[in-house]
Amino acid sequence: MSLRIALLGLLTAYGSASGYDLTKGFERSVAHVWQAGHSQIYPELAKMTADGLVTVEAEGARGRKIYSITPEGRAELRAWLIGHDPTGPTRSEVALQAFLLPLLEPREALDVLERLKSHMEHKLAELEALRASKQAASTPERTSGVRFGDLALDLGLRQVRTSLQWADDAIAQIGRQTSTEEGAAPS
Amino acid sequence: MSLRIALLGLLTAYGSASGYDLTKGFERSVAHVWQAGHSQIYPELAKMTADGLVTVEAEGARGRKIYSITPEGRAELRAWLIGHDPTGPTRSEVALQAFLLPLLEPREALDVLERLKSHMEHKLAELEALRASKQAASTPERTSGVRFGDLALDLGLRQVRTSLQWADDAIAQIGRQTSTEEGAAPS
DNA sequence: TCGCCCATGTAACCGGTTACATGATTCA
DNA sequence: TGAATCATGTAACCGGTTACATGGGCGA
Repeated sequence: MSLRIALLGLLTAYGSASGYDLTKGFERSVAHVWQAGHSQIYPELAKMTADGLVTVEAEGARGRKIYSITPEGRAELRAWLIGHDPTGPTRSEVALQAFLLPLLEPREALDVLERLKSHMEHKLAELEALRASKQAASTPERTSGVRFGDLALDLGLRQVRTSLQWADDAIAQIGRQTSTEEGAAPS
Repeated sequence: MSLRIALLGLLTAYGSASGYDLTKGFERSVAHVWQAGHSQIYPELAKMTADGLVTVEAEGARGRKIYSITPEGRAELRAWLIGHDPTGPTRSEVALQAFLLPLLEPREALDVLERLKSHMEHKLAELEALRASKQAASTPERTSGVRFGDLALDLGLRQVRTSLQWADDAIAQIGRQTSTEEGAAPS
């Protein structure tokens, strides 16, 4: 269901677009929030056409089909935003590693945490770059006076920073305990 | 793959357990990090037995099979924790709603944010209750001097608090803009 | 003309969810 | 004896990923 919504959202933002455009759009803008490859998008667009949520507005060169959203599609999108409770189950590999971490020796656990941390630093850099590039290009505002995608980007940035803080604290906590218990000086 | 790991982790913590126990264990302890129903767990245990990661230690009343982890299983778990990069794609319905929110009228957007907020408050309460109950029952410590699952719980709590903060700020931001633009007094 | 990008699709597979199905044990 | 819980399994389905397959247009 959410794939539909994401497609309807992008189509609203773009006005009209081909499956190819939407695939690229996924990579660029929605990527850190939702992912989908072309092999998922093309069949979904076909189904959505059958359901009357989008229409093939025109057919361009080399089989290119240009889709646009219909009033029914707009209604569906609006209904989902207003009415859908996001109950999506949280399945996180990072959290699972965190969960199981105490099964390891402290030294090993510290290594894992360091790796997680650098992973998060990488992601933070990515999101910050994205924000910078969005600020440069002045995307048109939407009704709420906030740019499309900005709220999600802000949320993502905060969450990554929180995770980083958590990793630092966990490292400190375990590091402190090992040096206390063993009476050994940290390297 | 991660289902295997979670099962191996629980088996390590429990010593030995039946599929039924593990199903309940999922509901109780790993739930906010990873979910799995019995219909997924039973076949997976069968496969893991075939792969030599667990063994049926004994068969109890009414067909109850008691599994325990093998040295190979322990090795697999350790290898995953130490070596696996958690690249699991972030697919979040909350983030998707956040992303698309600027497509709505400010008033409607505010409603959605309020609903998201109360959702998060609910989850926060849940996690805090879980932490309280864990503190009461003194679960045995593991090698790192941190209790099994505690790091993940801490991470979860921080993330929910961050999300809540985000929702509050987003509400303030949009609310401010609407009242400024319209010159109307907030209800 | 050769290679790259545009552009669309299909098929096999995998992990996960929901629903179907069955039977033993325990307790009121 | 009837209801609840213990206990295990299978099957249909759905969303998503990877890989396969094809062909048009454009620029060097």
